[in-house]
Amino acid sequence: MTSDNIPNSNPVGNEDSGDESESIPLAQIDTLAPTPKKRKSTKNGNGATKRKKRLVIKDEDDDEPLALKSPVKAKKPKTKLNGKNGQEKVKKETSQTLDAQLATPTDLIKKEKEEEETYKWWEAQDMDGEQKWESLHHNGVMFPPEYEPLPSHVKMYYDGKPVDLAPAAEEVAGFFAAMLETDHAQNPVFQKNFWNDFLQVVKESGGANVEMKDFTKADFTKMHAHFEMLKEQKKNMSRDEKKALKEAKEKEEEPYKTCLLNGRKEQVGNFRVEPPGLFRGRGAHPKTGKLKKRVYPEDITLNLSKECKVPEPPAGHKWGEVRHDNTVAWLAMWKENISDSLKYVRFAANSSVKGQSDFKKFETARNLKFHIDAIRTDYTKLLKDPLMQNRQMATATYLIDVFALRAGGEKGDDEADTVGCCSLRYEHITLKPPNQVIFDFLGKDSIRFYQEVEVDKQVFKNLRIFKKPPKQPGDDLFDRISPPMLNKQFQGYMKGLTAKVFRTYNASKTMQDQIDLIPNEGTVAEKVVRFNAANRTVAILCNHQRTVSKTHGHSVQRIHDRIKEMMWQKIRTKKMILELEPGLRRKDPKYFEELEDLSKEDEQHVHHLLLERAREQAQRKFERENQKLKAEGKELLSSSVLDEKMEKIKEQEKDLAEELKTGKPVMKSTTTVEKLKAQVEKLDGRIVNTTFQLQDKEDNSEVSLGTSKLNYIDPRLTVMFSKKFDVPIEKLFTKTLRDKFKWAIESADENWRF
DNA sequence: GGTCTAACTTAGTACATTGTAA
DNA sequence: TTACAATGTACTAAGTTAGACC
Repeated sequence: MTSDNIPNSNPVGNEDSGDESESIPLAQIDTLAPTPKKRKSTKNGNGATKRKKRLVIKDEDDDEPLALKSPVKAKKPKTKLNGKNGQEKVKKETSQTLDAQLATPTDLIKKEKEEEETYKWWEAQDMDGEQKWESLHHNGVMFPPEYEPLPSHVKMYYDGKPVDLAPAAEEVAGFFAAMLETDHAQNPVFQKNFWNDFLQVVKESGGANVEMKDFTKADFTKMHAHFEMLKEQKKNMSRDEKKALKEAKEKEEEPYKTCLLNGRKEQVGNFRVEPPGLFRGRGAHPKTGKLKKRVYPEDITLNLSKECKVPEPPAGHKWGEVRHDNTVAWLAMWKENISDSLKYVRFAANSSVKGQSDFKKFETARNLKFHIDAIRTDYTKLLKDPLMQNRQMATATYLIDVFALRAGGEKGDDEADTVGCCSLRYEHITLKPPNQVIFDFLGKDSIRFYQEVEVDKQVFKNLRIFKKPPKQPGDDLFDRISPPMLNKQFQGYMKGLTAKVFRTYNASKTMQDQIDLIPNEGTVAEKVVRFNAANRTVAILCNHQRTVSKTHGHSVQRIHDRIKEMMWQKIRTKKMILELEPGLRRKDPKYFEELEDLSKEDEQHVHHLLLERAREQAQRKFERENQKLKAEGKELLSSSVLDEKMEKIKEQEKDLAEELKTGKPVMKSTTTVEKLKAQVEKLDGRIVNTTFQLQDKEDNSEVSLGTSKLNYIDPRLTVMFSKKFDVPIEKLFTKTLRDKFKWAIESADENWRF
């Protein structure tokens, strides 16, 4: 028995029991550090275990129909006979007969499609637990095309010499060549892993004419150039060619796109088998760059109804296995070679199966609101528990609840070193008395989590205990607990409660609170901006980041320039007003206050931009017109036409220079003060809008709103917002999201609350 | 209790499509 | 109409969780 299992046998009698030195016997503190949790390293053991007793029936050894265990009946879509639904049905039928008289066959097919899609599982109320489907028919998976060798003149070079490779090796070289300009290809780990695997394939495929050892002597530029050329060619294809290509693609994927789930047509998500390539691990992944091998039908396990005809595997091949397991929600599966994990082909996000589990997820999170107060009270109490393990549990729960940390399971040495709550180490937090904590660690996807926060006093004390010597950098902060233990405790609080539910709950709760703060006024655009701001609060809570786009700086600069230009125009217009009516300045000094706001440099900068743009435009227009003339076989414009234009711009330049000197704008004689004032007003509006847009862009540059919208914010909140604030749902959900969240769109009203 | 791993959700990025300013 | 930026979608890596088994 370790000492931390002994209840506080030596209480210093302090009621407060707050301070670490008081509440925990020394002996207990001393034993904190040992029992380092073993780092899991992926083993390739043969302990093939079955997860649960399932209705797994393999083709070969089972002649008993599945029906004996679970009767398979093609379930009819349930439609309520009364009320809204019944009416709807009648209406549809009449409209269909009408349509049928007029419609073309394709229209009919479309109509049929719509009919198929109208199954409303959320009104059927039969969301069973264990069983995922009653019948499942599909056509298998789509394989990537076979490798086609490059033209003989396109080669990689080694030490200056062209290398002849077997197709299998050439393919791998090509993977790297295609990525030559990416960050991956500059990463030494990626290079090393690629090179090792590549040499292996070279060896296995019969070697090459040149002996290769040193990566730095390998030259993939010719191959790279070839791929770039192909890309360019594709881009330059005519409209018709592109269309034909697209049609061919659609025809090819048609059979795999959908399946029959309980007799209804539903979409399949990732029906394409992942093509071979180089593994693009995120962050400092030790295996990044390794060869992801081609997947063959023999590697694939299909899952479908017993009575479904097994799809034909590609010629000359066989399926690895065929299963009929209706307790799982996948259609096909294979094992990938990088880390021996499984990959699944699943239903699409808009399918009933996915919809139901999404619905369940949000209902569980929603249910947490009835328990959260008790839970918080409980873990606050446990923060002072004499048992070290309980203190760790309580402290971890606090971090998960308050800072939306993930559970943080153990990771192996062959994965990137990232952490979550339970796997936080000594070096990931810095403590600054009295109660400040600085978190700095890499979380999921190696995204940095950096936050300086104030925490509960007792949490601070506990964290200090968890860092006490002999603990040192590299040691686990929470060395007595693990995600399964946390989850077990959570189940005691509430059925279905796990660490991740806190994230969903807090995200949706935050969204609800934020929406409550939005005033129901203004234009649709303004309301959308407010909605996005609320969305952003959630994204920040969940630490959803994105890399700043390469063009971000550039586009920000452009917006700045645009604002400056509008400012200049506005000031210039006001100056014109004064030219017409100098007396106005005394009448309304405030209106003319900003006349001096723009510095000479700024003004000059704007002039420069203006003239540059004019020149570019003239040049482009000239070129375009000549191109057109050339295509029509007519005589080209002489360069004097362009010169003339440039001359005019030069004159304009002179005018502007003069204007800069005198401060007096050149103006049309026909204008009036009223017209000018209207212009100023218009410009003001545009300036405000653009400034707003700029702010939004800056705020969003590193925050990704999509992930929280897709996974964390209860879609019924968005629907509620849409209805209550009269903002079309199309402004808040893209087409895909509207499909995925159809259940929410049709079930929530303007009064719905999380 | 710990380990293994199947099966699922969550995540950022690469690429395709659409929108918009010129 | 074009070129480029913004937006949307597909892809697949990387998490969490739970059951089996020791």
